[in-house]
Amino acid sequence: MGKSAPMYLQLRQQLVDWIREKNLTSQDKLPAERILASKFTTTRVTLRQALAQLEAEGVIFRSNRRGWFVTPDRLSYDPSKDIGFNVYVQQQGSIPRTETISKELILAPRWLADKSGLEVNTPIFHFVRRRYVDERALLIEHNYINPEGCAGLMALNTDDSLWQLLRDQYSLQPASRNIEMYPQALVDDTADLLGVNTGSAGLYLQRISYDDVGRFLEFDHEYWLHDALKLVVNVKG
Amino acid sequence: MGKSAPMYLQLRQQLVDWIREKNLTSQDKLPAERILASKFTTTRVTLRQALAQLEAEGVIFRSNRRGWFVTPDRLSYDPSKDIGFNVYVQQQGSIPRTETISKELILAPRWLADKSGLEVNTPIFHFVRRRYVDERALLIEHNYINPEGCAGLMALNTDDSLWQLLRDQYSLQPASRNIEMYPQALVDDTADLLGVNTGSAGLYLQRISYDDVGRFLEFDHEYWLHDALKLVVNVKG
DNA sequence: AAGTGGTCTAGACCACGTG
DNA sequence: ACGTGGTCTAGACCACTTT
Repeated sequence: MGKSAPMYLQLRQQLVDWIREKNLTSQDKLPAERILASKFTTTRVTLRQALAQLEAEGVIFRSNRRGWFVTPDRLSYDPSKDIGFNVYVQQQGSIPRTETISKELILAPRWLADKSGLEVNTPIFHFVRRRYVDERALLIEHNYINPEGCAGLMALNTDDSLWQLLRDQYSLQPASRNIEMYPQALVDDTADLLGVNTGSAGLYLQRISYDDVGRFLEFDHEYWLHDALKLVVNVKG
Repeated sequence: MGKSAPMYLQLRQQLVDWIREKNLTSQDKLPAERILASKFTTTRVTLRQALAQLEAEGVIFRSNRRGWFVTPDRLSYDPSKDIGFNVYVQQQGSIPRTETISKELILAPRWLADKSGLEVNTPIFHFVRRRYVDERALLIEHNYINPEGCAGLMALNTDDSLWQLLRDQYSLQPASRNIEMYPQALVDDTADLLGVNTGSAGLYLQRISYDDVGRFLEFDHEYWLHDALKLVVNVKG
């Protein structure tokens, strides 16, 4: 006799079955928690434990106070390529959208100077953008771009690929990149902008790009929903 | 007047302050939940919500039914290198350990054939290993290795670097790698082996390695604790 | 044997999103 | 305005770890 699984895990399975039975797919909404709790004869607390389990597994997601939805397929993403987010998304049959939240010229603080190799207080562009796939906000991106060689960038439309602009307008192109990434909870502003609770699971991704003579081009960091992304990298070693 | 943060977030901050004040560091144990709940004048449920928040942020972790502990620093890891886990860990001032959970010769199932390019039912080595840093189990690793060119591998001690064995004993060395990774909940056996609850946040990492003539060498996947790892990759583009 | 974390109940109020 | 998700209480029992 194996001991029986806890109720919330049984409930998890019932929910999976129910979702399949009802043929719910990408971005479909689940019924209200109170409805589900009574349908499966349990408490809201226990139901929410089962929902949280499925959220951790990436089966469903929630959007602040709006309810629970079925998670779309992960987006494949190769951070070593520079073909740009919008192209990527379209290649995978979905609709991308980018909002520029803010753009400004700042003076490099110490941490950015350390990362980039620039002097402290060097002028640098800072863009904050929010990116969607099929109208679900997936990530917040911060770009810090060396203005050297692309002085007019701030005046342009930055709702598409920055790399495309840099390449086509300024002939700037990355030749090497340093990439870091790790799971990290989404908190504060970032969580708010993505419409999730503070503490939601996320993925942090950071890129530092240099041109062919080793000059610093861009520092970028991105905060993704944990269930939105699959990273693919090919390396020679 | 901003609205005040929910109690569990205030509690989160109190816990952070308390941890600092008490000078708790890597792997130190927190007091029992009931003790903490009464110390901070709240319910166990609310306290656990605050603890879960800190767990998501990677500040503390739990080990099945043993309690809550302060999370060590993340391990930096470059999957494009093949210097091996044990060397990595030592370079970062910690003590590695590897347990071989199982090793067997299997016949490649369809999914592995698809991934590797081998025929279905080709014989292939399968190793399952559990790896520790400072006696905390951080990951479960599955290696599927092409026996061609390393027939005697199963008889050797696999508690150190497999790559080192392949290189030193068989002159096999990867020339290119395809890497995939994404956040994924730890469930079932994997969660059990790592001593965490099913549904705990984790990181999935997969590598396919080929030699210099494009021959399949190894398929490997790894399930890491979400707070254990920082990935670093350098790419030319 | 005692204590702990894991699970669960049956309520409640509030703030926010939606209609 | 209403319904919803987010938060919170004050208990309880069980299974497992530790003493």
